[in-house]
Amino acid sequence: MSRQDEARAFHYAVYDTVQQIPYGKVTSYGHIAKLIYKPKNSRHVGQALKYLSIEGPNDYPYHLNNVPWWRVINGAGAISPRDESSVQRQLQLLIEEGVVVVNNKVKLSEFGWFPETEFDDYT
DNA sequence: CGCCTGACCGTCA
DNA sequence: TTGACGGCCAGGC
Repeated sequence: MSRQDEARAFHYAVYDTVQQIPYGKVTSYGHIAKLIYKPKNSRHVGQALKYLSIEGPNDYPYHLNNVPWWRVINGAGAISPRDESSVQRQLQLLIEEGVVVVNNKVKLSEFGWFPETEFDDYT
């Protein structure tokens, strides 16, 4: 498996998990990382999402329109800073879904999606 | 092949 | 309750 393939597999796993976040809910990069059994790769979840805005390979089945990237924020409940326009777009999309954002922060106890990850017996 | 960066996180003062 | 600091490791050069 080439490095490219592994990268693609990782990205796909991220996108697939992000697609499972319910409408009107949000979760963190770290949680996504855990769900794909790579708890140390939280930063790469962000990289994967960033990749959505780039034009991928022809067979790339994921893109900005079929992956709810805006439902992923950081562990502090805030929209991770990057270029201004993207942050604004994300903020707007969240508000449209009814997610309350105060001081650029979401109350995770209310809108957070942290499903019980029953992989206790996973070793 | 090696070095730098980063849409992060947990820990600790 | 915050802010600084390491640690992490795939991606891009």
